[in-house]
Amino acid sequence: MKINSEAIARTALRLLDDVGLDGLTMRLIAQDLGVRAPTLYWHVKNKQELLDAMATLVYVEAAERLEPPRDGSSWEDWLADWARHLRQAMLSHRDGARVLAGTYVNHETVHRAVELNLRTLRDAGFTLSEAARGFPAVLHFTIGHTIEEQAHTSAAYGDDNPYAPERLASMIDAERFPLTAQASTDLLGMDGDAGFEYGLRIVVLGLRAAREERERG
Amino acid sequence: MKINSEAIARTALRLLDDVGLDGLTMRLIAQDLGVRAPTLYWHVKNKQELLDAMATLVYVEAAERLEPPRDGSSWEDWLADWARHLRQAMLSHRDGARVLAGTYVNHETVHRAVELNLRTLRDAGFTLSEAARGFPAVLHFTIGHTIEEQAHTSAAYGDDNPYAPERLASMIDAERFPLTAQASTDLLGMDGDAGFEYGLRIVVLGLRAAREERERG
DNA sequence: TTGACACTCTAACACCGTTAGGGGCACTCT
DNA sequence: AGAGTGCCCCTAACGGTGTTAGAGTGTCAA
Repeated sequence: MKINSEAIARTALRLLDDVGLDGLTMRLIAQDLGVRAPTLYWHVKNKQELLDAMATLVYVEAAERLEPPRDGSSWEDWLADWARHLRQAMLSHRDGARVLAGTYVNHETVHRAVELNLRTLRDAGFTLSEAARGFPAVLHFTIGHTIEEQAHTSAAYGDDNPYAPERLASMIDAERFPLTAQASTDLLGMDGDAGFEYGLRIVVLGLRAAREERERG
Repeated sequence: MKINSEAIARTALRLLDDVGLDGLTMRLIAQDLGVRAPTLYWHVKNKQELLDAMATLVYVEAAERLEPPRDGSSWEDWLADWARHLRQAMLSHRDGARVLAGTYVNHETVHRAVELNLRTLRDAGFTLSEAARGFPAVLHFTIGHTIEEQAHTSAAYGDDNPYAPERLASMIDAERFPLTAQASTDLLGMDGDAGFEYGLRIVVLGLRAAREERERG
């Protein structure tokens, strides 16, 4: 396989699943490509740029199949699906959320996704300004949730993951924090699909409520 | 000053503002404490544990002054204020969001904050389960937003911050992405207070809408 | 044939987190 | 008084990191 910056990023992304972000070294990536580490610097400025390229790949993976909502599907479903795709793209790589969070992604697919978000919301009755200021809330929630989710299930902790349910449950003092103890099942279930779906619904409902509030004046 | 794990974390947090997360080394922290790097390992198991301690300090900074809502103040305002405090605590340290995101925080103040969130929402008419599954959405949005915000204004980029407004504005093709171009002002203003407040309002409105939907059956 | 360019190499630098093991200092116990 | 026992800090060093300098190799064009 020809070596170029995208091939490097793709290899790095594959290795990421095995070794995690902290174990991902230039030497390892080079070895997997059948090459020595300094060679990578001919194709890539530095490691940060490589991480940006990896983030771009993940982002594109989520956004490339994005299409305008089909007739009959609501903007709520469309927006929620887009958030689900993004979360899935992050979850499908170890430490995917950490890679994506706060890295610079500049790719046509992203611009297309933004444009599509704006158009879909505007066509659904939102002001363009409402759309532009509103849809990032969905993304920010999705990123925040997935970062936390992936951190809790991280394999970085050895045998003693401090987020293990029984460990957390035994830690809270039911005398002083009765509601926390009582709701522990719900709180612990926050990671995973159910927790994400609940939060996603809240944000989408919030978008609708913000619009309705404006419409009422 | 006596050296213990908290003093180390406090020093590290102060140095963080000068050198950033990537520049924060054990040797530097030790030097600032008038000590050599291996000494730190007497007080702290490893660097990750130190980062966790720093995250705890930031989190506590936001949560320690948390009090039950005063009579006459709504749960909306109370919850929004709590999110604002958390964001401020992260913003008050360089890379603060990255430090906090996905690190293990186990401190009494945190438990108290959770309990207070649950109680406030339940007293306002939410089911305990609704409260437990709903308030994390606010936190996740806050973390996601602040990570992105802090990444965009990062000093890690030298003279050429790719997020510089004029740079971003000149990059989008107004022919193919007309709405994006038209809304560029709103999109660029997403970082900063205004963007955060708008998203925060959406999430809070969403919580209310979710409750009302349940009440209606 | 010569030159230029694209690409990879070896060697090395400065620095990182972390461990091993030794020493001094302040106590307590005999 | 002397011996022992932690506590706390040290020096030295290990194996690793990202990254640079500079020399080579092959390919293709003039």
